[in-house]
Amino acid sequence: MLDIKLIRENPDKVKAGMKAKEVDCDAIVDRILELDKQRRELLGQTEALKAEQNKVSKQIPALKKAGQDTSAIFKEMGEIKEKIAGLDGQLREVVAEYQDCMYSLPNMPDDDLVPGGKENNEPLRYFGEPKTFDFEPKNHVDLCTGLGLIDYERGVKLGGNGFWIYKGLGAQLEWALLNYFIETHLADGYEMIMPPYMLEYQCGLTAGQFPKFADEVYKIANPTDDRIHYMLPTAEAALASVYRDEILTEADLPKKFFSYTPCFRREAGSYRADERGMVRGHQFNKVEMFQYTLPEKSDEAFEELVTKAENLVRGLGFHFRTVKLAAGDCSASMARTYDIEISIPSMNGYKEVSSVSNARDYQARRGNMRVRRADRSIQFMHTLNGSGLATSRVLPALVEQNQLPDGSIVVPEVLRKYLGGLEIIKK
RNA sequence: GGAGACGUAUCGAAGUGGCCAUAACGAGCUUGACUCGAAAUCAAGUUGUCGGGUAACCGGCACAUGGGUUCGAAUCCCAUCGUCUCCGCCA
Repeated sequence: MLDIKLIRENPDKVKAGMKAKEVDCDAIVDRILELDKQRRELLGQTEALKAEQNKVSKQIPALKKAGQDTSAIFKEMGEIKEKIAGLDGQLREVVAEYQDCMYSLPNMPDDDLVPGGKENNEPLRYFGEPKTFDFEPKNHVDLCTGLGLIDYERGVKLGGNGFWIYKGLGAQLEWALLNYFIETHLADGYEMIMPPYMLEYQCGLTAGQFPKFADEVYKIANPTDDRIHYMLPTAEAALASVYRDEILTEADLPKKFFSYTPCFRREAGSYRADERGMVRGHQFNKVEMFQYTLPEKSDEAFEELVTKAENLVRGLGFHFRTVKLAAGDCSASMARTYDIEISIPSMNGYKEVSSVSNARDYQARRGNMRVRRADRSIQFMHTLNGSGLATSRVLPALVEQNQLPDGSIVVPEVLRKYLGGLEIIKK
């Protein structure tokens, strides 16, 4: 959520920011200004009436005690009450629409971002060397199936299209990756969080996924009551609500969290041919990093998270790059995002394995998460998140980049200790 | 699933229709006094939010949440959420 003061005082700047993100919000911004004006007018009127009501009703006990006739006052109070009820009703409607508009307005992009979409993304740096093969490399689906690491067909039998089974060494390799990520974050002083996997609506609203992406997540309804939960699409949805409606003290920050969770996404629509296998499933494993910081510290935290994600990928020995996203490719809630993209040979290009973002105070406003500063003033915190990492792109890259001519796979050095020292996965 | 109790500031807690909401009382925290220093003691300060105002300040709202009754609700009624206790059931 944006600061209403910014919208009020600088609507053109907000409109321009949204245009840089390639969303046209002119109508919403204008509507917000209108509703804000109505809201304040109605507030002024009701509050004046309420002040009158309070004043008069305070006099009633004294009048009664003195034995005076209060029926005229009662009549007058009745009229005030009706007026207040009418205005309150109007106010409620205005506020409801105002809030809907405020929640649906995306975050402002940072000033230094290039406007426009994906095509304007800017690779910042490359790591390692592109992998070349002196044989015809196989794709990860054939490699994993050939080695019995993943069972796509039986996965579909269990969960339908978009699910698979990690089997044997495949499951162990997946778990080894997660262990490697977790150990690294622990060593870096991040606190491990295991959140619920089913969340209430407010979590999605705070993180900024709702209302826009409410259709992209799984909705769990109960047979006997009407409470609804949502399967988390990313641990961010949980981590961003940990301090919802709380005021922390300056000394509490930063909070550095990470979580391993499965992530559940409907991914409605058909797969593209180049997204076979485990690149876009309904359930995937991800370790998510999250930070709550003081406003002036979030840039620093952002760099830390990017570096952490890069180090994880580097530790696996991959060729990859870090890309600064153009304004329009950043998600709605985020002021800036860097993607870490790994090369997956069969897909002729780079695929995102981590996305690190700074939401600044956008999520904090939605979730009312604040910090009391040393001078006792109160501010919204900043929130940041980043994958560290999602395995669904790492494992395909791993098997493809590390394949040998006979279809075996070299296990990256850092993972061997989790696999009993295994160096090569062979048939 | 059944029965009961409870939800007030940082914490404990008082308040059962107007005299109780910057909230009694107790504790904590901050500052000051005393002290060589600490403890103890004493004094002062310690909720958030919205609207108006350059400001000092003025006004509204908030006693879990949402409704209702009433001129007036922390207090009475209803619903929801949460916590606790006992019983039942159960991976």
